[in-house]
Parts: sequence; structure tokens; C-alpha cells
Amino acid sequence: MSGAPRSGPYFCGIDAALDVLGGKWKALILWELEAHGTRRFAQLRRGLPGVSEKMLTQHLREMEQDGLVRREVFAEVPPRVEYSLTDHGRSLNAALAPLGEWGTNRISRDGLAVVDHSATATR
Amino acid sequence: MSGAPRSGPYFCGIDAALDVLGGKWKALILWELEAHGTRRFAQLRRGLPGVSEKMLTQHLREMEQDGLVRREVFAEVPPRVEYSLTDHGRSLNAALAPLGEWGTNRISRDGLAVVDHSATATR
DNA sequence: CAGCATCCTAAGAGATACTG
DNA sequence: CAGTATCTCTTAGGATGCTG
Repeated sequence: MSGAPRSGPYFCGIDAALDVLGGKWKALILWELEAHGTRRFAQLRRGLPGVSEKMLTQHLREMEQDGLVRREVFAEVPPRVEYSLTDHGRSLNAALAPLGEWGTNRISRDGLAVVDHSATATR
Repeated sequence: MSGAPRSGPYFCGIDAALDVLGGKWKALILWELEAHGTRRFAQLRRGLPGVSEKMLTQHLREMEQDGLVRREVFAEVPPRVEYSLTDHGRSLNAALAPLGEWGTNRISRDGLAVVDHSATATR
């Protein structure tokens, strides 16, 4: 999937939830913002190894429109923009927790590979 | 996302779970099988208005490979194939429940449209 | 720094026709 | 009935270059 959410019609709740999560990086963005509270654009980039500027911008905009992410622009030089989760975004993250456990389980159960974060950790 | 799961490397559990759910209809298939226990190919088609034969076959095959779906072929004329969930599939569905609630919430909260099942109900 | 605009392609997805 | 086999069409997503 995905790109911009299609705003229905949906078959069911899961459909509507997955629609908002459509896009390769959205779940990760959610996770990154949940873990750190507030992040700047470049920080997010570093936290999501492999994402392009375009996709990050695009996903952030869509998530902002969906009311998941809050975007604050500071009129400074150099410019600064901070991203954080809204309550709605945090509630989605909470609803995602069991799925995360299931996935972690699948990874260990099937011996799947995991990205090495140690080199790109956000200190 | 979608198509055949990529078998990692994954960023986290959610990533791994969403990978298995990649594909427009997989979550719906899961739901359909959970609700009815066992379904034949044509029954699933009717339950998923708009799905093409190709996509349904493809998704079912991938979900079978991922150990979510069990496929039983009966050597009869005319041929009969029954699909049902494995324990692993049922556990995924369980992990999906909170997300479903969240989505249902989003639908009513944002006044989004829902597909009308009444005309195509599987009796 | 944070981002838009543009171009490009690989894969997802649909339609149609045919088969064991 | 339950699929395969092709053929397109669309779109997510990546690369590059430029701007306030």
C-alpha cells in the first residue's frame, strides 16, 4: 500500500486503521515519536535508515492530516520544525502494541533477520 | 508494502506483522475466516466484494506460506478446496483486535464511509 | 535546515481468457 | 469449481537537483 488515505469506504475497523498506516515508514515514524516524544526532521531521518526525504515529508504530511502527528514550525534562522504525536496518534500506537508483540514473536519463531541499529543509533 | 512477505530484515515487530498483512485483502481474509471458521474459494470471493480471482489466490497462497491459513483440497468432482485459519493465524487476528477497535473509532469519529454489506451478505 | 519539484521504475493490482 | 496465464495500468517509492 499506499500513499494518502482514501477516506473510505471501509470494510471494517482494521481496514480503516491499516489505511492510516499505509506507507512503508508510518509505523516506524509513530514508534520513533513515541519513544522520543519530540523529534526534528533530520533526527527522524537518522532514526529511519533508508528513508528518502520525499517519503518522510510525504508520510509526515499525511499523518498530520490524519491527526496523528503535530507539526510545529519555529520562525528562526536556520529554520526548525518539530514533530510529535497527538493524543490520537498515541492511542493508535497503543492499539498497535499487541501487533508488535505478535511480530516480535514471529521474528524469533521463524528466525527472521532484523536491521542492525547499533551503527545508526540516535544518541 | 505488499505482495510476498520479504522475510526481513525488519525494524521491529510491527514491521514484521504489517509485512504479513501486506496486500489489500489479507486482513479481510483473516477476518472472514475467523468469523466463519471454514470457507471455500467462491464463498471467500463473495465475502470480499471487489477482489479479483488473481489477488485472492495470490493472497491465500502467501498466507498459507506464512502459516496463517490452512488449505485443504478434496479430490472430488467438482473440485472442492476449503480454507481455514491455523492457530498462528488466529493469534494474529487476536493481536489485531485492538487495532480494529481503534479503526472503528476513527470511522465514527471522522464520519467515514463504510461499505454496504447488506446486498452481498454471505448467507 | 527543511523542504518542494521533477523524473523514473518496479511492483502491486485489475481485466480477461483459458484449463484440470 | 478452483484455479493458472497474460496483459495492461496505476502508484508507491527512490534519485536527483533546487529553494526559502
